[in-house]
Amino acid sequence: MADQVTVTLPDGSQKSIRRGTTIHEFVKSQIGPGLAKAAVVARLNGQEMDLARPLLEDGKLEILTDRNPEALEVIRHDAAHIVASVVQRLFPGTQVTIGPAIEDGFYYDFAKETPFTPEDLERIEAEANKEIQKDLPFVREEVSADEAIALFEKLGEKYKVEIVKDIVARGAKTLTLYRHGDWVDFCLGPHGPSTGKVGVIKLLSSSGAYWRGDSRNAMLQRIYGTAFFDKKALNEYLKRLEEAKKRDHRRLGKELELFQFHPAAPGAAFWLPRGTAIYTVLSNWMRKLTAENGYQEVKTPLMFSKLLWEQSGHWGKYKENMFLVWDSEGNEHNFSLKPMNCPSHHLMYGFKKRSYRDLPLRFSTFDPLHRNEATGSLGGLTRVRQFSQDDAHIYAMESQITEEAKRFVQLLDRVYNAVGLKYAVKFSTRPVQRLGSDEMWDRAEAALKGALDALGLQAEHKPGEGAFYGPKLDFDVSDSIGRKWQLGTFQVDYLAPSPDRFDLTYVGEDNAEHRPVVIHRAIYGSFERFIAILIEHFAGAFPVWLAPVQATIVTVADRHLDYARAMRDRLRARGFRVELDERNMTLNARIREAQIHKIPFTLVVGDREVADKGVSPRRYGGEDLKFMSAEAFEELLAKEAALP
RNA sequence: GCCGGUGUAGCUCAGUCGGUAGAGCACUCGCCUUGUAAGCGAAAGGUCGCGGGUUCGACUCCCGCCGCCGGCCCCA
Repeated sequence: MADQVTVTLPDGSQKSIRRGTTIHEFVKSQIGPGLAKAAVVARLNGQEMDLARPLLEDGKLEILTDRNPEALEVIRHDAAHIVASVVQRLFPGTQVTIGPAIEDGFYYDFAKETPFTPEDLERIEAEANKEIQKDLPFVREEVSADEAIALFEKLGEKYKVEIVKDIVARGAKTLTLYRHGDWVDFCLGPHGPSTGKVGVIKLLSSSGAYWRGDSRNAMLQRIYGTAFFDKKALNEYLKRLEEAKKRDHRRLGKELELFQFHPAAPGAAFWLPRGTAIYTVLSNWMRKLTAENGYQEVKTPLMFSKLLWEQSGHWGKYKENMFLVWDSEGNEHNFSLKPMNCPSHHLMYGFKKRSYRDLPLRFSTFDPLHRNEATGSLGGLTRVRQFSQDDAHIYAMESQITEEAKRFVQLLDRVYNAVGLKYAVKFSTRPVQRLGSDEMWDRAEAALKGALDALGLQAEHKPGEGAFYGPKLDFDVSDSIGRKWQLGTFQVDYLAPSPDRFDLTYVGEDNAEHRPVVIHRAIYGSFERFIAILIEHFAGAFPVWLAPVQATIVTVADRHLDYARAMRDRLRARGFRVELDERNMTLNARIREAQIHKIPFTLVVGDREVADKGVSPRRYGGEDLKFMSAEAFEELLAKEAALP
């Protein structure tokens, strides 16, 4: 019948109802009032929409409740609207811009002369939660572009007018407004049925944010917040944040005495003995892995003449980020510290005539780099001014890209798996502004895609995000509070070998000169960022092979010290990182100390151990391994200290 | 670089109304000689981030700078 629509529910059952019935009515009458009450938003034929929308055609219907993560996103967007309405009431003259739901919450950007103070946030939060109590319905309204523009012009909302005009220019036909109470916003939706569905709103912070993310634009005032269906879930979230703070690498770096910063060198770490131990283990491990994979380690100068940067193109594009060298009289020299290794590797490639038999040629290096990052962006080890990449450049024939990409990803996967890091792959392809022919981009992208497919690896496609000189793969890992950091990268570069740049060639089988492609790649990304992630990942309790101190010896009484010293020296001679706590404290206090420093093994030695030539090891966390001979412990340690 | 917050002993933090600062832990010393997460006691430790200003007097109020933290931009 023409005036009936057939709705298919997730369990496969079908129900017919009069065309034009709202989803909410349908659920209430055909499924049950319980679900109707719990419903937040619907998904009809895969598209989320308000419960108040009418059913106009046959379709598959899902009802999302507070059990669905998608519904949580919807109420966070509701919360953004509520906060915006409260802000405009409390701060007349403030204009609204955008306010999306984001991972773990939402934000809203306002055009306001003065920033929000912490006290402002408290007031806004209190008022926003009152709006929830009022249980105001969210009402959707379709309007024409002219109506929308007229409305927001009347309200003095210049940013909204701009947004509407933009969306119209992009071809949108129906525009939607959402109202709750007497407040209105231009918004695609969907929203929950009413403000009451938002259980609780918590505002977390405020900050400046550029309009449309462009530093040439006006600075807006952003409020970050989150919302949950109930207070319990909010408290759990806040608790999780607290826990995450305990894993923060800056905090653990200090507590475990791994590294430190000093105002004398902002953005450049002092690696303390224990942090250096980790750094060294990681570099030795990577040396081993790269050597096995046909890389050759090289070292190149730290400082180069401007001539090199002009040739590489950095002088034009990257000068702002480079540290230039001056003398004591204040004269600028034509030198700068290197921010990247590639140009010097390219020079090295060009030192002699290369044959196709030499390719792929892989130069790896751990040289320190310096980049003059904006002061406001520095932070911990994840964003620094001096760092070392586990960098390498592969000079290859174009036909070798897929194979090199495969080998690289396999190696990266092995490294990340060994430390238990989960990673997400991004595949960035040709940007609007790019170099080279479309055919070249077709080949390069197909080569990377081929490698991903061959490995069965899922990657998020990022069209337009490739470098202007070639496509790339990026490998992201999250830190303890969920911020994503790029670590590994694999970038194809067609520009560097060109005659305009380094004019790199090889002699082919045909005895003619050809151009190689260059691949820039890193697995750790930088030691600094990788170690930061590892600290948070392990919460400072490193596996034995990575632990800065693998075992610490504590004696029961002073009379056992000679035995303990001999034990320490023997273990050290075998290459283990072992310490002896000779301090005048009780046994318990020294064990506690070892636990706080998260040392994998604490070796207790007393009369019994001296008499029977052994140790009583305790693992970090408290497991007592009981007495074992010195040889048995050395064997255990050797096994767990082996590189993965 | 931009917006906001913040800076007190090695660390974590108190410090009222403007009257030149205090705790716990750590460090040092002494006693204790310990069997699996803090033994007891004593002493010592500060240009209150730096530089100006206001004031009889500034950790405290004002201005500038620097560092750090949360964001924006950018990025390994």
